[in-house]
Amino acid sequence: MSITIKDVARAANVSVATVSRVLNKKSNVSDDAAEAVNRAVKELGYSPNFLGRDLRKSETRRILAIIASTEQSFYSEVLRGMEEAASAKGYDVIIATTRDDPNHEMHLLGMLFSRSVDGAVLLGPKLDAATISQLAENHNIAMCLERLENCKVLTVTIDNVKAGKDAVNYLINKGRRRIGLITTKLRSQSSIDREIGYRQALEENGIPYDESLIFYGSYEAESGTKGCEALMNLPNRPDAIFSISDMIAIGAMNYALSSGIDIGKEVLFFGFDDIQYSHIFVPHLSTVRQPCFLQGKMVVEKLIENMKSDEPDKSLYMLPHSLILRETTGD
Amino acid sequence: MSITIKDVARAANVSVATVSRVLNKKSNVSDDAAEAVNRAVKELGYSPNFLGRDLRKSETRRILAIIASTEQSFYSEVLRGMEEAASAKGYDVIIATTRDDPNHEMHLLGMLFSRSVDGAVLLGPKLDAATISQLAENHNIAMCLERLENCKVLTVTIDNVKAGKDAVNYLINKGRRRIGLITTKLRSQSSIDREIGYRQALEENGIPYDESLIFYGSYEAESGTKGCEALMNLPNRPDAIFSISDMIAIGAMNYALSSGIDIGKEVLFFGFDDIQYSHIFVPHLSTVRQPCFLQGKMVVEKLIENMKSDEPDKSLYMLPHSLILRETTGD
DNA sequence: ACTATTTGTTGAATCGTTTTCATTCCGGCA
DNA sequence: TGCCGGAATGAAAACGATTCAACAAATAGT
Repeated sequence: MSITIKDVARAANVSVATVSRVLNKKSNVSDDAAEAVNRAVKELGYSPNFLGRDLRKSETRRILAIIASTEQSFYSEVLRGMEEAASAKGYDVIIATTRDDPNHEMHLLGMLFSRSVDGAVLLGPKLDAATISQLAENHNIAMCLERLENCKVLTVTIDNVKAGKDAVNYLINKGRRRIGLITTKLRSQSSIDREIGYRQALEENGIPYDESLIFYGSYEAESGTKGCEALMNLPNRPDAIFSISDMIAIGAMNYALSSGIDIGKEVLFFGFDDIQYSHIFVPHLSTVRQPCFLQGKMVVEKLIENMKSDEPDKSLYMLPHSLILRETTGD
Repeated sequence: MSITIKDVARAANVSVATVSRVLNKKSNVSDDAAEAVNRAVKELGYSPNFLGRDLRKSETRRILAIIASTEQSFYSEVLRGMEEAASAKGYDVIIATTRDDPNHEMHLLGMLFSRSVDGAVLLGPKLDAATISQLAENHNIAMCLERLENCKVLTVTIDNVKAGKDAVNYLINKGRRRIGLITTKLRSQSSIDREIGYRQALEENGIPYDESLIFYGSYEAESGTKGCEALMNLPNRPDAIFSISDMIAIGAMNYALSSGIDIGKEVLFFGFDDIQYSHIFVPHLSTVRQPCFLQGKMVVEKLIENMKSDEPDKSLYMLPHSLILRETTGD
């Protein structure tokens, strides 16, 4: 059917071994033979079948990134970081989406079990800590952006507790005392951590925790709008709102704008993620920026190291975040 | 090293052939044997090595989607459609990004040449028509969302000329005569087609074509802002603006908002793509919606058909688009 | 001139599957 | 009893590469 290394060998009048050596730029091959092989390769339009190669070498030089969907443009930078690191070591990154379905996530991990990829990085997994820990015992798995409590697996993320605390502290330092929080009902660990940070900031500043100031919604912008409406109609309404994502914050500001609230003075807004729209949407949103590119780069570097080592590193790495201050906090 | 089919065979006291038959649910295997194999598989935690299987079967049941980056959340729906269709036929979709680099795009296509995937779909290719046509002669390639002039390859997209024309006609029917166009300097075919549609609409309505009403920028929102500024400072400024993407339109509206223009009355705005933000950003943007999911679904269905057929379908399919009318056109 | 070493090459083994082909076993039928 | 057919099984041949082990030829060293 298609051209194999045998055809090339025949055409170049050498053995398949020689062809292989030429193709892999190994030593011990005469110039004559090399040239003949190269000519044959070109003439026949040969391109090696990686299934054969990968089987023999037991490696594919491919890393699978598993994400929920490509909707969150947020992942984009992380993936770029992953590709950069992978590329530098001669690996390719391929992406697959879970559609928020743990079963499908497991199906995708099948590519790892079946040796179709050498390693996998989970960005916001749907599977639980126990399952992942167990899989990580025999396979090259890492997590990025999210950590999981009690999960023994290589993880690269940020300190979401501290990030939440930093954001809220900033609002407090701006003289705000009633700070609303818009978060999600179904929560990833990062959302939980950000909420913990929110509480810590209040506590450390002697501000009483008021349950009514917390709105639990979904990840959609619309949910932010609803949350803002609820909070703003409180008898004692907040003078600042911290949202656990920019998307939610933008939704929230939508309500504020439409009801004539003076954003940045009357009520301050703080988001999380620094997505592209956070500085397109007017007024520009103050937010927490994660080192996305760096997290992606680091997780792949560590993962590749793990693949060669026989006692893999399963630590939790937390990279530094930063506050981006814009109009919604009056900056 | 790891557990192979041989180990399972040994443990179950049968031959590898029988194990294979059980695993693939083939007939002609006794209940006893089947049970023994299944137990052994479970006990050993065996999972088949697909490199061996794929090599033997010469198929991977994997389709590669090649996109520029995951930044355009716009692709998300298309990919979902692709996955739906693939899944239905027992295929997986994996994604890889070109980083806007034609060389890297070619590198990714290497996965196709080296049989690491069974087919590839290009969403907005960086390679030229001639190259792609040639590759499509020997490989299972398809294009989606974008077409390429004189490119003999299976393509699923929309009629961007008509879509552009429809949008501009709508503005004309609203009584507008000076219609600005914000497009990109480096253009994909879809941008070109939308501009052609713009011109056709003017022509058919006897409106003279005015070069100064066209702004050539980039795909960023900022470029839309600049474009709008330029057009609005024209001596004879436009009363409507058609942008070739929502992103650009949102950038454009940013300028309009900040300079106190009454959007939807004084100046109408029309975008393209119907991205999520087009109805989050206020005022809500009128735009052209593509059948993203459907395009993805169709292209994979046709591609899989092509993979089995020996005279592949290389037609151009154009799916119907629709106009979404919101506040920016006064609806 | 003879042995060591290097260099270039090759045939064959290997990777882990699927699948073909042959074989065995067993029951049914004449 | 003898023959046939179908079901269950296993041995071995693929699939297409890499690489080990072996060897011939050439070069170098004494």
